[in-house]
Amino acid sequence: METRELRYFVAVAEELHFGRAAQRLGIAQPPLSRAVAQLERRLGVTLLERTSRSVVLTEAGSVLLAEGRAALDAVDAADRRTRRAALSVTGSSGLVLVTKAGASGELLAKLLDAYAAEPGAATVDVLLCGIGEQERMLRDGRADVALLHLPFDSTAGLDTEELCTEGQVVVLPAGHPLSTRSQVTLAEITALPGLPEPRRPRPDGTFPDGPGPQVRDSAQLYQLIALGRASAVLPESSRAQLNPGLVVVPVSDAPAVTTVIAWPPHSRSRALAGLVRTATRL
Amino acid sequence: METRELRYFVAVAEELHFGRAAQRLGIAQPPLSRAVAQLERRLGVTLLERTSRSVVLTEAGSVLLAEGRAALDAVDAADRRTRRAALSVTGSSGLVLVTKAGASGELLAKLLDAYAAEPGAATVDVLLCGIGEQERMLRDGRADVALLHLPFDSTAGLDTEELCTEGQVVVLPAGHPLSTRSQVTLAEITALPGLPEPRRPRPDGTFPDGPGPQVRDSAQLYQLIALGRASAVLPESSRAQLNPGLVVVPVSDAPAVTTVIAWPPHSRSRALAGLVRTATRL
DNA sequence: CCGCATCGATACCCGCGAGGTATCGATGCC
DNA sequence: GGCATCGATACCTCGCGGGTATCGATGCGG
Repeated sequence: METRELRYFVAVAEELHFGRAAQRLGIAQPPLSRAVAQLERRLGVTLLERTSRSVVLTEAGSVLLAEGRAALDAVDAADRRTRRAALSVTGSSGLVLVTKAGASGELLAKLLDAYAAEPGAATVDVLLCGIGEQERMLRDGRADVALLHLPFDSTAGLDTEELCTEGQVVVLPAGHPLSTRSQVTLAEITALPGLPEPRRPRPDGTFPDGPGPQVRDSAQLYQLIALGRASAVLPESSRAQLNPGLVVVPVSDAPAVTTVIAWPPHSRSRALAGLVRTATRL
Repeated sequence: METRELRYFVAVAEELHFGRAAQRLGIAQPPLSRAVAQLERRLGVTLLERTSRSVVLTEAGSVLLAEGRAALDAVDAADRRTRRAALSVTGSSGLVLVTKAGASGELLAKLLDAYAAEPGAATVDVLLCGIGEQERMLRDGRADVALLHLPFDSTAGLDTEELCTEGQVVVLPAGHPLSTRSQVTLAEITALPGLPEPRRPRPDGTFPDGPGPQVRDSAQLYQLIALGRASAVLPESSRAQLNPGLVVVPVSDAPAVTTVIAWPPHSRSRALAGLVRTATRL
């Protein structure tokens, strides 16, 4: 199975429309039809049920869509990591660390400082990305190592080391009735009239339905809270970068947040090993 | 990057010899040289330093070897799992469960019985393999789910659920001086003259150096112990399938063994989910 | 009920590139 | 210095990927 065939199939499986898929791939529709048919012939498997009016995935097609995406990510990762390994100086290849924007800022700063002080440290580029994108970044090679936050992020398919655990606090506008309390419960927060939890984007970029404003990053979030339009439950460490006009109150019954350092299991570079070692010693 | 190019490069990188690699691939040497050169040109990266007398990997080449193997495994997995999904009946696709021969036999039997009793259960094929091969089986699609034993097996890159934890026992020939003790320590076992720990094969098939007989499976192991030529520290559950002539004694300070059920993180089939659910309820 | 628009499949052609053979050029060895 | 080894180069061929034109099925509006 060639990656070209896989890319073609994945495009059709995602669009469920040969014409649009061909357009996305930058080729004409007939070669695409032929390539998918040939893939089916070679596998001996029907992947799509097609009429001139609709295209639907078979059971086997769904499997190949999921497995094929993973395989294509792995190929992309091989490509990117090889290029990066080449342009960095031998033995000190640079690392790309990815984490959610606005999370674990202090920990990250300490980690970068401590690692930079190590003998033979590689350069570390920091890549900030949206919620839930880190795993993909690691899988397709755009990043080598990530800071993740359990239980929000999934560590499926990654090696991890636990770094720290912290409680959660609710961020409220200054002057809010609850803002003088020494602690609150989740039930009290969800019951707040006019201060809904904001909606974060899902991995595919869409927003869940429901009340509450749509929020893409922490700057938007803090501004909305300051405006009295939202509240948010966040790890304690968010306190460090708090805007004036906002107050935090510990939430007694929110689950603890564990920050972990995560990396793809097969990568075994000296630079990565050094960074992980430094992180666990913090 | 096409899988064909990757396969070619991996073959050369493993053989470090264009002629042999070409032979292994079933093509002539010149097209192979050209294909690798073209891959290097497209990546803009030197992967191999070649003279007419030797071929060695560059730093970037090592990276591509590791990442490329992973990518090729992912492509193989996509192929195999798609074929299997097609030939099994819709909605009840069969599962392949892999585990070490001679381990967790009782647990496995209970799991298979319990799962078979579930409504809509898929057929489960059991595949027994050597030590350390399970991870590869999961990664390249020859298996869908595995029973692993921590801390011996690595769960890198896999989703897992913990099933049970047990202590370890030492297996000794009946009549051995220690065999009447109620428990022993690791130190006492390693100090035993004439009863060395046997050597197990590494993932690549070679054996570590040192004293002690080479052992490939548990039948060989038990026979050697019965002959008084070896001893072995194993999980308690090995007791269930013990040959006559052998005695077990608990080891007080050996690390506990945790049996986990593990699967590739992106697979989300109903059958697999059902099996995992059944396993966690045991 | 018929004309029409949509969409995947088919027919056919072209050019690139993958694979083959023959050979060269460098290099280590006897 | 002759020779064997081994990767690179030259050159040819043919299969296949990609293009255009068109067909055949199907759902829809008048």
